[in-house]
Amino acid sequence: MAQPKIRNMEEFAVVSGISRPTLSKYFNDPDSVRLSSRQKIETALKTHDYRPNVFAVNQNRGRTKNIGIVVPNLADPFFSEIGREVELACLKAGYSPILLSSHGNPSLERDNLESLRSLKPAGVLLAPFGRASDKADIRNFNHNVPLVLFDANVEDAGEAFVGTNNFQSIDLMVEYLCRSGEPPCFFEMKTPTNPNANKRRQAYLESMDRHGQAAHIFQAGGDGWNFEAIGSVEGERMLNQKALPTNTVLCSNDRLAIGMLSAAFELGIRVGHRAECEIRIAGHDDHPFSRYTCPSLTTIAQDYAAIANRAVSTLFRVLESDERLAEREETLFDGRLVMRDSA
Amino acid sequence: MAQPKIRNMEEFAVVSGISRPTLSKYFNDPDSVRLSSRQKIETALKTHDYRPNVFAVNQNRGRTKNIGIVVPNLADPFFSEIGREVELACLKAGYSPILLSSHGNPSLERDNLESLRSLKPAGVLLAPFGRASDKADIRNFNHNVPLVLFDANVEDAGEAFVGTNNFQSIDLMVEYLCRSGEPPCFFEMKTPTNPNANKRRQAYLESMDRHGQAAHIFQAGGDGWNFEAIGSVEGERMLNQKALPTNTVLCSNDRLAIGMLSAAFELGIRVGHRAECEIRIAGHDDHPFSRYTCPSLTTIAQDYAAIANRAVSTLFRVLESDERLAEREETLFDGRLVMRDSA
DNA sequence: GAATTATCTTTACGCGAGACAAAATGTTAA
DNA sequence: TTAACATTTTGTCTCGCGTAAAGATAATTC
Repeated sequence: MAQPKIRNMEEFAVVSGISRPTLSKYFNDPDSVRLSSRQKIETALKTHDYRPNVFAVNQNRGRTKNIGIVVPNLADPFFSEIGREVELACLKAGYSPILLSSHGNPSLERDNLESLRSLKPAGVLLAPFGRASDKADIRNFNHNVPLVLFDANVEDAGEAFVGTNNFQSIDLMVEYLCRSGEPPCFFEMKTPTNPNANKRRQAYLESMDRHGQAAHIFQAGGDGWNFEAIGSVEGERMLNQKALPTNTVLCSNDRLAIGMLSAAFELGIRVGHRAECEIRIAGHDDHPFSRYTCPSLTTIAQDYAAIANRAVSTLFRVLESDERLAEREETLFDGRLVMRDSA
Repeated sequence: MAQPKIRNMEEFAVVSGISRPTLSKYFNDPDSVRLSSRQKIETALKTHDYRPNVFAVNQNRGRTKNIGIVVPNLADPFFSEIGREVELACLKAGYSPILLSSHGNPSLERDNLESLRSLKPAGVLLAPFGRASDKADIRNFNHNVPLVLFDANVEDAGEAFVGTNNFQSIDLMVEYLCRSGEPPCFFEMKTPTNPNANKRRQAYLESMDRHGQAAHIFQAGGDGWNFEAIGSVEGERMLNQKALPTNTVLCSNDRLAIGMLSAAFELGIRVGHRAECEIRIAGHDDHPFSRYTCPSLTTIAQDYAAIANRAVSTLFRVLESDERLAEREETLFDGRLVMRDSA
């Protein structure tokens, strides 16, 4: 690192012996200049520590190398995990990911999109809350910025959607539960924040029907993201009142299941698939902590990595072709049954 | 919203009837212009939807309104929780938080600081990995940008540090455990990534000494952030080999404790403070899921909100005074004992 | 109502790059 | 060697806004 700090490309042009426009080309794409020039530049770079001013660069470019990533709630391990995958995939592709959490608040989602807009992102990856009211916003946003949805679908919004095939995954779980014991009841939130919850309920109903079993749905009241608390409170009530017509419960997601497991434990009810157990509890998502519940949670693993990578690669495909997709794409990955001890 | 989109301040000056320099003043500080002008501007704003170009603004200002927030791993609920608090506090103060996770990788921490540097942040809040090797980097970074550390301290780096008083919190737990049963052994990682772990071990030793009890430390091998897995594997070994000299274990953090709880469950060992239980397990941090472990985890709650708010307010104090603190500040908040069922 | 301020408008330049022209080199192939 | 092509240099314009100076208007004071 030399002493006199380089303040702009002009000065760096002097010390590197390369003209400014060529430098500009180099910083946009190192391969676009002659090898000898490139080497001269990179040599100078080693001793002079200069990098183009981000703000000046982006001022003149209509579009930046920023990729916005918006998730509804980073405090939920599902989203922090998938957010991580997405972020790393963007970095690997040479883009600058900007990860924003809406902290469980739909109005913050709008704010996030709004503030992203002023950052002129090349594209945005959005895991939406999925309320009907958002649809117009999202479509409107997509009008200016390439947008790929993941996790939760919003009809006809965004260039593409990538998520898990809830019908396959729930059917897989129902199939397994029916084969290995009594058919499952379904436990979910009464007013789910997430459209996947509705798909899963529907999938459960269809699957039970296909198996010739009677469906039983239990819904917990309560708002917000305290799924464990809700699962625990409502689970305790259900277990106490012996409301369940079968000894098996399929929870709409792992966090509800975790809450219910803790309720069962409190009540001294043994959970699991073994003979001495009184009830089986299964979840969905393969939450990072599901392996360490007591007993460990039988669940459906979503393919985080596949979803993240597909979402990112789809977005990049749109960016590189520089035009919208001819047709909106929907990609659903299969869930994988993870048999642990709870069911 | 009017039809002809406003492209820059010049055009907005025309439609609002206010000169461009005055508009510039307004957008920097709405109170700096005459009320009548302000009203004219805000009326025009309602019908014309214009906002200054972020990049152009920042190009001319040496410093931005960005606050960088760097945490070692967002997948760890502790950091996603405290990150959330910090982010919201920044928003409330009218700054733009930029939350970056180093994904458990110290070299990404350097990258994150590096990329923050080019965003000319007004200040940075950093929860460092805390390795000795980082110290120089961090100091060097702080040379240009106001920096407040939180969670993990690095000596003499940053304007200030805000965290939990591990000596108080561990002593509190040891005190409680000694009063209510057998004195605790201590369970931790052999090569902790976090300096707090070292403080906690030290605190345990001192506290046990003060209570006239013999200290027993058990260390688990293994690297990385899979604390539950490590706690589970090593916990199973300890429990199987009946290596523990007392029936009480204090884990260095909740995630280790969660792993150990699951191991105990697998082995059919009853955990808790009740008479029929064979072992007590306590943690530290009040991890969001600790309430839902089986049994629920007795632990120390760190005051997330207080730490976050103090870190943010300290940074803002530095920013507003526009000079470094006369003396480096260290603020430690007390932990709170959360008595649940596991100990 | 005149004098004094406070605020505004006009005008002009600067920031650090991207973009593009024309001219000047360098490289390659015949 | 030379024509043909590829790359670089030189020079100039642009982007959208911060900012300063000078003069013009308003608001405030007595």
